[in-house]
Amino acid sequence: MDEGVQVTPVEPGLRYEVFHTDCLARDVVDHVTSRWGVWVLISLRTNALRFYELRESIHGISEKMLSQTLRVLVQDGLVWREVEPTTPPQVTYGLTDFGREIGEPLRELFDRITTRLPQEYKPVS
Amino acid sequence: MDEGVQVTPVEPGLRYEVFHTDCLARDVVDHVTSRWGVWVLISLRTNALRFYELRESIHGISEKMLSQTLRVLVQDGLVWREVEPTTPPQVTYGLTDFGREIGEPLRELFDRITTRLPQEYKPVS
DNA sequence: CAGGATCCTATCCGATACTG
DNA sequence: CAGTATCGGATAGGATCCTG
Repeated sequence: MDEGVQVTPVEPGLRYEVFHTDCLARDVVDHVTSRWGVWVLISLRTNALRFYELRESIHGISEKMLSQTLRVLVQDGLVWREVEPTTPPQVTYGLTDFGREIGEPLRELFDRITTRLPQEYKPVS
Repeated sequence: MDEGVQVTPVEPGLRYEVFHTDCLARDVVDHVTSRWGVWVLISLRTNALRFYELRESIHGISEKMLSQTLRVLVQDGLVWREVEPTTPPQVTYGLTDFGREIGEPLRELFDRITTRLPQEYKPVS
């Protein structure tokens, strides 16, 4: 069981040790599930958004973290970035195929949590 | 569109502003997608595990973070905890219904990422 | 508008030591 | 075995200022 839990076989002989620290997939998972990555991906699920639209959609995010998060997601191939070199410049972000593929279960996760929780607020501390 | 993005209506008149900082659901999402929360939930998806089994399943986790993560997940109602008051004591952790409900899309997310990525390792900087 | 650069603080988290 | 307590370094992340 030790094996079954931490190893996902990809091909016979090839093993994907996602629970290992030096695994690429683990990095991507970490990025996707990062504090702000989740919300960026969910925000972009329906349509592409401008930078400031994202900032306003995601309550509490700072410009620094937004651009930082976006940069990582673009690097991972989850989000595309398009620059319109006008003045003022317009930059639009949207989900790639990979991003949409990832966003779906994320959205599902998100939905299951919200429908499950009552709308009461309690101090979590 | 501004509205549509950040508000998920639950009932007519009732709104669930998950993108807001003071939202309970947001806290749960944060816990689920926390650095170690993901791996704990995925590890427990098939069967319950003892503390040390979890520690050995999840490569790189410290005892401190494991117990801390577990405590939060138990509080959120995603994980149950059972103590067998023997010597030495045995503590077992498993997924509640809610936890299993959440673990599914998490598992899906995880699968889609691993199957998408080639088994090459690259330095992520 | 879309960010980069800087500074500074809160927290995360690992290491170590100790307990029932 | 299954933790808690404490310490200290690393990192995340907010605030502010600046630029094309």
